Amino acid sequence: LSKQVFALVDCNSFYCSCERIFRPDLENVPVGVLSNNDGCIVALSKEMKALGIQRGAPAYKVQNIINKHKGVLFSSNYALYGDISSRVMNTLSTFTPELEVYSIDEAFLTLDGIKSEDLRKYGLEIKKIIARDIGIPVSVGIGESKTLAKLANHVAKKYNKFAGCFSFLDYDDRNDVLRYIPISKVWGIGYKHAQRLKKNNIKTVYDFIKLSEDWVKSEMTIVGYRTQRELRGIPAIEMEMTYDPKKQILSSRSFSYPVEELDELLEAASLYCVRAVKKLREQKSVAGSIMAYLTTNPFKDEAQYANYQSTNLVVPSAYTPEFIDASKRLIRKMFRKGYRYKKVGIMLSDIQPEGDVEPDLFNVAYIDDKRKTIMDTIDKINGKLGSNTVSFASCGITQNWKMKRELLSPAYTTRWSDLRKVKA
DNA sequence: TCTGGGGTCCTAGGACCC
DNA sequence: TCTGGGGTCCTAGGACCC
Repeated sequence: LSKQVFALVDCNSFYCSCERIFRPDLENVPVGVLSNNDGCIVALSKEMKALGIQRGAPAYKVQNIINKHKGVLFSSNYALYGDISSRVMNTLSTFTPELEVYSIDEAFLTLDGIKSEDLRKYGLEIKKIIARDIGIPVSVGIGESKTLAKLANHVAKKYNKFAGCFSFLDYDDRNDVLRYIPISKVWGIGYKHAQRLKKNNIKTVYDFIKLSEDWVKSEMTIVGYRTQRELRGIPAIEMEMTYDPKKQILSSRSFSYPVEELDELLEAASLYCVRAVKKLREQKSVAGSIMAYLTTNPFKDEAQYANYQSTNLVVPSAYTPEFIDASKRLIRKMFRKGYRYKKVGIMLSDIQPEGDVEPDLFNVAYIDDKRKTIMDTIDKINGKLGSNTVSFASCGITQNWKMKRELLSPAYTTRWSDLRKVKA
C-alpha cells in the first residue's frame, strides 16, 4: 500500500501579487494592501517586509517609512482577488484529481502515484505554469499529511535554495529537518500552545513529535493529538473537496468616523443584514437566529460600551426585511446615548438548508412562500445590473459612516470600463 | 430535601485558521 | 485623525430529564 502524498500550494503575498499583475512597474517595489477602512496593513510584499513592517501594523504608523522608500499601498480590492483566486484554483485542478480550496490563496492537492524522487520537480512545474498563465508567484510544500505539506511550504518560502518547492519525501528521515523547525511554525499550533510547550522545554517540531500521546491529549485536546499524528506522517485530517455551507454568517465593519446617532447605527445594521442574508441565500440556506452587536473604540481613551443581543425568528427564513426588522429592534434595545460607536455587526446562526424547514399550521416555509420569489427577483436584478440596483431604504442614502477605500485599484478583471488597454 | 447514576441539549469561552 | 473582517472546532459547565 503506497502512502498518500499531499501538496500545499500557497500564493506568495497574494493580495500584493494580484495588484502587481496589472502594475508591472511595481516589481521589486515595496507593496502593501490595507484592511477595510484603510486601517492596517494586511498583506506585504517581501520588499515591504524587508523595511521591518509587520502584518497588522496601522498604516498611519508606518506611512513615513513607506514614503521614504517609495512604497505603494492599496485599499483591499476583494473583487479582484476573488477573481484571480478562481483562475489559480482552476489551473491547479488540472494537476490533481483532488483539490481542496483551503482559502482565497491556498489549496491542498493529493499527488498520489508520482514517484517520491519526482515530486519536487512536479511541484516546480506547478509553480512555473501558474506564473506563466496567471502571473502569480506560488510556493509548493509536499509531505505525507496536510500538516507536513503546510510545513514544507513554510520551508519552501523561507529558504531560497529550494526555489519555491520543498518536499519532505526527498529525505530518508524527515526528522533531520524537523529538528530545526520551531514548533510555532506548525499549522494548528498557535501562540498559546507554543508558549505552553516552550515552558515545558518543547521547542522544535521534533521535540513535539516525541511527546507522549496522553500528555498531548490532556494539554492540547484531541486537536493537538491530530496535529502530532500528522507530523509523524500519519494523515489525520482529511481532504475536504466539497463545498460546505456556512454554519454562521457574520457581517460587520468599522465606521469611517465615530458614530453617535441611533439612526446611523440602524442604517449600518440594515446594510449588514442585506449582505449577510444575501450570502445566506447564495448557499440556499435559511437562518433561525440573528445576533447584533455594537461597540465603542477600545483603542480610544474615552467612555466604553459594548453589548450584544440575539433573537430567534418564529420560522427560519432568508427574507431580508425580517432580519432588518429584528436587527433594528436589537440595536434600539442596546443603544445608549452619549457614546461614540466604532462598529456594528450582525451574525446569523441556526442555519439550515432552505428545504429542511417544516411548515406548520400557522407558518409557511420560506421556500414555499412569495417572500422567496421577491428575494430571488431582487437577487437576479442586482446580479445583472449591479449589486445596488435594488436596495432597502432602511440602509440609508448617504451612508456617510461607510468605510474608507481611498487607495483602491481599478476593477481590472470585473468591470469592462476598467479593462487595461493594450496599444496595437 | 437529599442521594446517585446516566443522559441530552445548549451556551460561553478558548484556541486556532486565513 | 488614523488599530480588519470572517470563519471553525472543541470542551466545560449548567439546565433539565429519567
